[in-house]
Amino acid sequence: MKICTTFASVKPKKKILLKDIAQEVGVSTALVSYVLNNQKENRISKEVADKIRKVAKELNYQPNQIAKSLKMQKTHTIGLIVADIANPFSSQLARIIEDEAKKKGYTVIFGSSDENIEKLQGLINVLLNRQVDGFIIAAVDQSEAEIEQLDTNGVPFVLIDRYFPDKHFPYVAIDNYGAAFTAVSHLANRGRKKIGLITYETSLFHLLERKRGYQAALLHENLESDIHLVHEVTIDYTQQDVKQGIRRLLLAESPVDALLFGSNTLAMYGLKAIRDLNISIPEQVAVVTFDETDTHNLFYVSLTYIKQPLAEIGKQATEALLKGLQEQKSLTLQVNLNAELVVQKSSM
Amino acid sequence: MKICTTFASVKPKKKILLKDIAQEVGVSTALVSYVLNNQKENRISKEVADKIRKVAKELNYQPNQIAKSLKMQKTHTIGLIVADIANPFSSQLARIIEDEAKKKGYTVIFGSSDENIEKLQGLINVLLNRQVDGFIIAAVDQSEAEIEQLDTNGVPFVLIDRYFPDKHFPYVAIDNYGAAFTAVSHLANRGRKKIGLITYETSLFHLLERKRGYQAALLHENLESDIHLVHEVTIDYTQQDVKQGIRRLLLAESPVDALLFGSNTLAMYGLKAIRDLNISIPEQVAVVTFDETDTHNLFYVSLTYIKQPLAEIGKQATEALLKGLQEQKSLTLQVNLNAELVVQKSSM
DNA sequence: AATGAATGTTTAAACGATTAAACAGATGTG
DNA sequence: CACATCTGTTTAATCGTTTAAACATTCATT
Repeated sequence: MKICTTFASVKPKKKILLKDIAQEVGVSTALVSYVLNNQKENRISKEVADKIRKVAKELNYQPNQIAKSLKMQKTHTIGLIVADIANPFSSQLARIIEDEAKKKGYTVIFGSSDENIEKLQGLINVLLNRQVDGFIIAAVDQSEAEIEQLDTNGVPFVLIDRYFPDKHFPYVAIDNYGAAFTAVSHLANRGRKKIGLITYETSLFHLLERKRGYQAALLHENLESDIHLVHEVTIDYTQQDVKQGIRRLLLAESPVDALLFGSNTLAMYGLKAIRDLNISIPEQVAVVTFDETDTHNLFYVSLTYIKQPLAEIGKQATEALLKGLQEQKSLTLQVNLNAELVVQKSSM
Repeated sequence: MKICTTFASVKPKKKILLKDIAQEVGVSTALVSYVLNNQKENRISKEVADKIRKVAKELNYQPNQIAKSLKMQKTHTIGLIVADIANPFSSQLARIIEDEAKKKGYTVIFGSSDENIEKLQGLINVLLNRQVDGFIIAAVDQSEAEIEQLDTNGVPFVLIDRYFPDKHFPYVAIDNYGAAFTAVSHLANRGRKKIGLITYETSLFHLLERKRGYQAALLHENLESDIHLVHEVTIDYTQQDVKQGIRRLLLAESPVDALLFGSNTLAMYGLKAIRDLNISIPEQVAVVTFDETDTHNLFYVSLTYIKQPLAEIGKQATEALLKGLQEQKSLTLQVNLNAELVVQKSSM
């Protein structure tokens, strides 16, 4: 391990301002501003305009966006709040949103809430003080009031992934009920009789919908539907709670023969636990999970998963938000996209 | 799929300004500013100060950071440029940097370069115009001149992961030579005789170092070291190039019996290709890769990998940058941390 | 020639904070 | 009592832009 640290003095290069161009050309800063923003085109002499543009280019003028933001009351920045940027689900969305925003001249400030309401509040505050023009938010449990406040304060935002059914808040998400229903039906069609669910203990609507879809499918397939087939874990002790759930459901006297996981994280911990118990997938237990990873098909048994249309979610959310910003209208778009079940070996 | 879109008018709530507090209390904005920033404490009457603080709290005053930034010439924002935020390597670093920055009151704007020099330039420009106080950058191939320019312009930055050996640019990275050497030695110790390397065709120093370490270890172990054992892939056609490399190295008349992958992406594509060829790991070919994933040990064969100390990298880079910003000194810290070889089944 | 319109440019006030400098009144000092 | 010092507060400039309004010419029209 090599470490080397020294200090040196800085040589801050002078930034070119509007004033500098004005001076160089011999006009007022106003004129320079008009020209560079292509305003009052019919009033400004071509010669002067050309000269200004030429000098601006020569000096490599780059407008100070902070000053511009202050004056214009627009920062062309959006705040992205996800659960955890380190989770592939979030980071993939982040990438799509980044690209979509960039296309329209926006930049993205991000923050991770860790599913924690206080952190969410903190992040919203910080970003509001930085005058972001709007938000894209993956809401956390119990955050309805917080989001409501954004709404009543006229702050533009679009929710992703999670949403509130009784509210008019704009969101882009999937049809969680349908996705879970499909997944469970698939397991039933493969002859599975006793299907368990591992999900979070939460009041987040999208997860409740997944549970509802799971239960509806069991009913529809005339399969056992019992509260004990559902294992709910806490966010703070996810790994150990999942492990415990796996033991409870798979080491019972009549164990489940299939499992649906409510998220990629749950599945990851679940698979580890299952392997540690030397229980074979799919022979002893079939597995389906929500969310995709690049590497799902590299797993010791390739994993059947519910593929969310992340690109579509990110794009629609960003487009809607930016459109809302430009049109100065608060937008109420509520989209539930279809998710696709990708069948691999774990549920054969 | 449900879609529902309507529009409504916005009701922008009045933002509380310094002026409002001043008016309410009946003093000048200057005084309010002094009080809220805890300046001139010995000059300001306790009563007035208390009143100001009380009113500020009541009105829930939140200073406009844009205005503050303009005046102070500091945005308390850092620009993070990674190769691709959707890659777990980048997003894990991003998360660490986010947390570290937040601790010190900084926020992070991020961008993905896609290993592309033009995109890098574009991002740097955008972020500079937004007046970020400094950068944390994973440099791309051929970007030395670009970084050099940052340096000569006195823009504070710290490089991560990738760096330039002949320059004094501050960086935090790992000892790539040593890590590769260790990995290859490990393979040799397991009795592997013909060890291939799959890496990028690049002039990025950290990857050259990995190659150098690989070759040095072969020499040290008295193993065959041949240019044909190294397969270099292009960034634009990574997947197909890897596939081709796997075929070349494993379907040869005397195939390699071990492979080192230069990154997580390479390993991912490589493993897929290997499995498609029905070649067994580790029986026919042992595998080691750079970079970690949450799920490496869930792979169809758990993967031996070189674990980079991401937390340490992110922390040191952020701390150094922020320290540099505060001390107004351009900092020259060059750190190469040790990486750890995590041995799993793929190289047994 | 007088008036109005068109053309080209500048002035100056914002945006919302910070802060050096000025100011006014109280208090202390020789 | 004159002067300096201390205390508490305000004034006004500033950060780097934008932009309405004012200004000055020139040109066209009657």
